[in-house]
Formats: sequence, structure tokens, C-alpha cells
Amino acid sequence: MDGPAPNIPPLLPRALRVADTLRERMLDGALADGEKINEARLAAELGVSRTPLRTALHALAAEGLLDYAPNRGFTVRDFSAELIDEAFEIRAALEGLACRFAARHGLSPDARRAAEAALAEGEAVVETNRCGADELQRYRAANVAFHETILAAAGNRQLADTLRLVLNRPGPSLRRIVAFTPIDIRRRVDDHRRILEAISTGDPWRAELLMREHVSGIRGGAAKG
Amino acid sequence: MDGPAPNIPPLLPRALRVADTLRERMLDGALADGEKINEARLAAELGVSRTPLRTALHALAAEGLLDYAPNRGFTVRDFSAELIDEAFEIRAALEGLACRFAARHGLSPDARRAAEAALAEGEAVVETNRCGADELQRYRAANVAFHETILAAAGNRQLADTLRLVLNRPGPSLRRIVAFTPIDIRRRVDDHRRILEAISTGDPWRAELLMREHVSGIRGGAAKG
DNA sequence: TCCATCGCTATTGAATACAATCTTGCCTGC
DNA sequence: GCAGGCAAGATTGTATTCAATAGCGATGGA
Repeated sequence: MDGPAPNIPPLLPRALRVADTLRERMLDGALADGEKINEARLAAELGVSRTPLRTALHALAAEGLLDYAPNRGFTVRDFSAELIDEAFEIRAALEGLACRFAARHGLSPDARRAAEAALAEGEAVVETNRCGADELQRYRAANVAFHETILAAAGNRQLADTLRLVLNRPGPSLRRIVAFTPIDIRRRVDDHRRILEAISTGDPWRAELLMREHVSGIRGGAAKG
Repeated sequence: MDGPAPNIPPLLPRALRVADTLRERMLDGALADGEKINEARLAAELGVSRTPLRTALHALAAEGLLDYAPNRGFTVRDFSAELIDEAFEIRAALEGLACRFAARHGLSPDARRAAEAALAEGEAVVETNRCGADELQRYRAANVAFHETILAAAGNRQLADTLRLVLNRPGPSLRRIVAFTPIDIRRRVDDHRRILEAISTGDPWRAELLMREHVSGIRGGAAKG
């Protein structure tokens, strides 16, 4: 076969691509908060007809990223600063739950290996005692891998879906985490180790609590009570 | 003006009506788990064209009620028994969070009145010592009112949205709660009173814990964790 | 001057028509 | 008899067209 890439699905439907694009723009802030969406204009800009665009818009509204008023169209939802804090607490609660599930079920050998690897990578970054773009990139990847491994180990698709919706919101996106001093990273990696320990020793409630505190701490503060 | 009803919005868009209908059918089980959806057939059955139907389907997929595979269509997601337990734990975590937020902010006079009223109605039902269809209906209404009041008092729209998604899933829907012995109801109303107390005295963490236990208990069991 | 009403325009909602993709069964060749 | 591929039908994806609604300014009256 001389085809260039046999396993690329022929082409994702436009509606999905459009939805991804719009999500992207909201994360980038290219779509301002509260902005009203004009279907015809946006469709032209994206080079598609209104049909797939409308499909994407309704899906995003169902995800909670857009507001929709019948006969009045879509507006970009407002995600201002205090909303971000709230989103982090939701995320903390859900990830804590995932952690408890994972501890209850126990880790599969594969999952354990993946978690250990992510943890080791994080610790390796800490060992460098440096905090350049390269280290930051490595840490972020390891961090995402760790959290996703736990989420997968929870074995609860509904929870994964729910969490994904929260993470897709502009505020609490993992890629938005910016405050990275070496101390922060060290602290977080240490959190990860303790979380993994609690899961390994089969202590679901402790695992949940630790994960909850960990995620709350990412946003940068003690719990507010 | 002799118009019959001036404030009824002329008619909800078909897409929204169709989405509601389909949600309804999934809750009723009229759409079986894993069933593949044929757009043309379903559209004809509902008396609409494929356009609003597809809008509704994509929205439901975004909510997590349907599976969607590009170029292969939609299938009804499977919500079997063990998934319902998991959904209840998600619901417990989220409602617990709502409870904590409500306690942190404090209740507005209106919210307090509404919560007290719902609680009183529940207690009135308990006082009857009867458990017929009528009492059950009254209790259910009071129960929903109580939970919604707290959710509103939490003042966190993202949380409300997230919780709504979970509640809309076939399993944990509030209307599906069936085990209603007088003892169950008494217990739940008592839970409500304690929760309201914790909120009133400004004890966020206790409020959260109580609500979490309360919701977990609805599904009928001690936490498994 | 202010308010209500009418009608025009811009925008959204839905249906139909068409294109692309997948599925299925048959046929050919081995 | 079986594997592979090809073609026809079915199903999904997109564009275009038309209908319905909301927004808004003009116009006329009080």
C-alpha cells in the first residue's frame, strides 16, 4: 500500500472539528466572555455552512460552555476569576472521588506502572532543581499522565465524562496552571507520592482526602471553609 | 388584549422539545440500552425533520446520554445497575459541595424560608404516619424543593449545571427513588433538618459531610469506601 | 415630547436536496 | 469452498433554501 497514512480516519466530521476549534478559541480567550455569536458570520469565517456550526454550538451549549436562548442565539459564557475558584473546587471533589474509586478497586499492574512512571518523571524534574521551559513542559506532561492514570483506574466512565466537562471549561484547564516555582512543583510531586501510597495501601478515604487537598492547593490556597 | 395567554413563549424550538422527549424516553426505558438510533426512522416517528433531531442527538451526546461515533451514528448509553451506584456517589459528592457553598455564603431570607417550608412539608408527611400515593407525592415534591433550594443557595452555576447532567442520567434521577417505607422517609427528613441546621450555624464542612451521607444513604446503603 | 404600533430587516429555526461514507450481499477468482 | 473485492442500498454528513421569530426604527397620535 502506498497510501500515506492508512489509519487516519478519513476526516472527522466538520461539526466535531468546529467544536474543537471553538473550544480552543474559548480557552485562548479569542472568544470574549459574553460575546454574542452570529451564526452566518462565524460559519463563513470557519469555511463551513451553518448546519455543522449549529450542531457544534448546541453541543457546546449542552457542555455548558455557551448560553443558548431560543430564537435569540448563543453567547459565550462568562468565566471570570471567582468562577475559576469554584470550578477548582468542583474538580477537587470529582478527582477526590476518582481517587477513592481507584483505591477501592486497586490498581492494575499496567496502571501501577503508569502511575509510578509519571511520579518518577515528576521527581526527576524536581531533582534537576531547575525550572526552565523544558522542565516545566516535562512536569506538566507527567502531571497530566498521573491524573489521567488515576481517573482511568477509577473505572467510572460517568465520572470521567463529568470531570472532562469541568476540565474543558476555560478556567481550570490543566494547561492554564502557571504558578510554577520549584517549591510548588516539589510540593505537588510529594502530594502525588502520598496519593499513590494511599491508593496502594488500599485506603480509599485517605486517598480521596489527599487528592482533594492536592487539587485545591493547585489553585493556590488553603481551603476556604 | 384578547390573546389567550400573552406570556407563553410562542413555542419552544423543536430541537429542545425533541431532546426533552428523548430524555423522557430514556428515563422510562422506552429507549433500550445500547440501542442504535436510526435518524430517519426516529425523525418520522417524532414528526420532525432530521435537522432538529440531529441537533438534539448531538446535545444529548454532549450530555453523556448517548454515544456518538462519526459516520456511524448514535447509540443509547448503557446505564446498568452498578453504574447507578456510581452515579449516586457522584451526586453525593456534588451535592455535598453545594451544601458547603451554601453554608459558606449563608442562606438568604428567601432561601431560608423555602428550605424551612420544604422541611416542614416533609415533617408534615411524616406526621401523618401514612405512606400512600398521596403522601409519597407530597414528600417527593418537598424533597426536590429542599435539594433545589440548597443548590440555588450555593450560588454556583457551574456546579448546578454539572449536577443537572448527573441527575438527568437514567439511573439516579430523583423520580426513580422507590424505596419509601415510613422509616425511610422519617430518616431522610431528619437528615434534612440536620443539614439545614449545619448550614444555618455556618458549619460548611459538617454540612457537606451530612449531605454526602444523606445522598449516599438514599441509594440504600452504608458507604462502601 | 413621549408612547404605542406598524412594518422592515436581520437572524435564527426547520425542511429538503445532495454528497460522502459505511454496510451488506453477491460475484469472481483461486 | 473460501477469501477478496466490487457494487448497490442504506445511513450519515453537509449545503442550500425557505419559513418563522425577534429586534429596531419610523410613523402617527395623544
